[in-house]
Amino acid sequence: MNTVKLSRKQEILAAALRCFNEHGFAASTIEMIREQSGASVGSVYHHFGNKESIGAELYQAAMSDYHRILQELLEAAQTAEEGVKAVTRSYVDWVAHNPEQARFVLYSRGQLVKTTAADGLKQQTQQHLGLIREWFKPRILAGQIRKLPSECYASLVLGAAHDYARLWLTGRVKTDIREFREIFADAAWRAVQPA
Amino acid sequence: MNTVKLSRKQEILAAALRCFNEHGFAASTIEMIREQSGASVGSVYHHFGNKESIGAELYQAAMSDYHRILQELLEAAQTAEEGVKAVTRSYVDWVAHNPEQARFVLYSRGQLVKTTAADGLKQQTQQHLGLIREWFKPRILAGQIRKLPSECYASLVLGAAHDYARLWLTGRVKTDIREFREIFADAAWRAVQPA
Amino acid sequence: MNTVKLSRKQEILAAALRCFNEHGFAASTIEMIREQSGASVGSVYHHFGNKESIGAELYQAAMSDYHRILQELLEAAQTAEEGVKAVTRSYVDWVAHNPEQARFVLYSRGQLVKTTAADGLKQQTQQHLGLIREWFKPRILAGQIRKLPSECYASLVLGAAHDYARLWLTGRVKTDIREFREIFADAAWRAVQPA
Amino acid sequence: MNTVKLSRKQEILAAALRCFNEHGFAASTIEMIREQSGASVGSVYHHFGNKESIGAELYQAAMSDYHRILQELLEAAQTAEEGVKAVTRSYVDWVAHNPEQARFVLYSRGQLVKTTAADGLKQQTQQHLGLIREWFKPRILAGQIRKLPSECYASLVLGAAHDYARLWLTGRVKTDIREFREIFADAAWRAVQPA
DNA sequence: GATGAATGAGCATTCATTCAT
DNA sequence: CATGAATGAATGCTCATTCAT
Repeated sequence: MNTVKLSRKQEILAAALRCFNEHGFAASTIEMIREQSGASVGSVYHHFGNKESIGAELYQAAMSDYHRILQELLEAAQTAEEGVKAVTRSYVDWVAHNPEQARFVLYSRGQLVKTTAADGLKQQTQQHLGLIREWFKPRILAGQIRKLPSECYASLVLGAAHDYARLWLTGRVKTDIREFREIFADAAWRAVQPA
Repeated sequence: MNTVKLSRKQEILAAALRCFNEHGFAASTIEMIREQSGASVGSVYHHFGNKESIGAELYQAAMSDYHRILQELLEAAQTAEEGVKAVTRSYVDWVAHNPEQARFVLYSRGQLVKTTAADGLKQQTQQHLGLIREWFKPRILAGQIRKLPSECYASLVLGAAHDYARLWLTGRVKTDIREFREIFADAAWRAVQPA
Repeated sequence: MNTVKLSRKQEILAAALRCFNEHGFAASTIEMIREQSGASVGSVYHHFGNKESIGAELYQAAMSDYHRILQELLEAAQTAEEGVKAVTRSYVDWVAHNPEQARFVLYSRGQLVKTTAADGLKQQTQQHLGLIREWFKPRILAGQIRKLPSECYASLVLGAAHDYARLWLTGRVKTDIREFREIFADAAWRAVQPA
Repeated sequence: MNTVKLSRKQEILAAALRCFNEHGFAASTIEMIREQSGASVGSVYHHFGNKESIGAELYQAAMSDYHRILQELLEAAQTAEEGVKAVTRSYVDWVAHNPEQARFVLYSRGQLVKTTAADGLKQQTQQHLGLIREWFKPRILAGQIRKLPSECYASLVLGAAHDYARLWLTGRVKTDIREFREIFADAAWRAVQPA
């Protein structure tokens, strides 16, 4: 494994992720992070300035990973069906490969939002959503995907995987999400295929 | 409208719901609830004993409402398709009619769990899930519903509505969830119908 | 003496005054005030909300006392000379009778200024200064007091007493300021008398 | 003007003076000084050892300047009147030519005192006061200056200028202190002249 | 039932200072 | 001489909870 010496900053980020996932962002204290990371309080603040920024940096890194995976799969897709399934599969893959990051994103988003740091995140997200829309728009117009109100596509395609990820990441269901990869991809396509 | 005088206890519950939805459970203070409700700190504690219990009572009431709606619709259903759609429709209906309660349930569950009060909730939920399983089990065995691993049914049927509810209740999408009632019900049935 | 039971709030104010005078406003910690007053941290915040407000309340009370003394002496004055001397004497009297308050006002003003609470103080002060100007304006116009740029009157009349008060209240001189009451009053009059 | 390259140490001193005057000594952080000066934290400590020493060095330099000006004017004085006025005038001159230093001395003295570094300052000040006493003692004995308790001379002579300097340096009055140079000098003489 | 003063553990954050490079 | 990461004690403040009236 990769047990090479991490930089202090990386150690703090790793410790914070563990804490945030175990207790939630708000309930995690700097003292916890300090203890987990082996750093000092001062060092934490030297690198991040405040607790919020630690969360923001974790969030941004996680979303970048996710966006990268999605983009790769989506670019490889040829047909509308492949595209829709790529969206679902990439989400499942990301969750399965980065369960800690995914849990953090799913369960701490709400506590992060009302912040200055949120601006950067929003921009990143918007740009990402833009790319996805661009991919699907022509297919929808061409009738390869059912014409529906735009606001409901995301929930139809990702809702099931999203929902299961929440259950799985909190231990309320046991079966590895990967086992349902094709089931969710299938359901996504059924939900939006024409006729 | 119903502007009748509420009991002190009801006033506190109403105020707490407002606070929890605006700031989250953890970030809501007894002082906020006191101010919103017009009660005194002592009064809040007289009626509820601690903050946790306020959340628990709100949660239980919300879930009871939801369970009642679901049960009614489900009991009226005759075919497997009607049953599946009833699950989705009842969720949409509940969210649409009780947006505040729904938001609280969706966004404060995580902060409530690790508590003594959670036991009662769990029991209630288990009992409820039991009823649903009972309704569907024979239909699945009869092949009227696709045979799938049991843990993924919930996400397939409710995932989309669940996902959209989260978006809608936090203002990230604008279209009233009721407009998608049939779309989500349809998608649910497509996801689990045989063949 | 007056060892009657003071209200908690009064005890905290008294303790804070002692602390602020011994260590300065900024260097005084809530912990010090808590220890001196016998109250708890929570109690301090229950009554004042923040450290700043404790200072503001002390400041305002002190200035009110001073303004009252000055107004009394000034109202009793008949001639311009008596008026000028009344200003100086009332300052000396106030310092001598309320050395702790005076020290606080002299040495903590600077650390209090940049605050919201400062607004109330400013208003009070402006109103007070207005009254003094009203008393002197006609005398100056009548030639009973030397005509000088308006901004330098205060320093000419009160400068010496003000300066000595600083020295005395910090122990840099020993002689009781009362012994110089007439000397300073005389000097004040000499500084602004006509011809 | 003098925009020659300053030594690192001088840059730090200049930055510190700016910081101390803007926020006060206690509220100024090494980080602020570092940022203003362009130096590193380590560099600041290399040159000064601790924050206190920066203040001490600024204080000493400022007082040296003042003492020099006073001594020059006082040595040139022939009569008692000239001597008294020289004291006032030199103070006004110093404040007017070195407003930043003056402000620092007036407003940070209190926060510097309780230190080891204070010893050197005290000695310097005592020596300076000795010289002044020597100049005036014979004139007082000779009746050229009013016989008064020794502790009140300083306040009578410098009080007005001192007081106005405080107001002017904090912007509470606008008129340049130089415009009142003779008014304050006059008042000083009136306060202590015989008869 | 109602009130609000009192409590004190706990938290995010600051900052002077040290020290390895 | 310069750098900036690291340290940790200290601080102002919050908040759930208790309890006397």
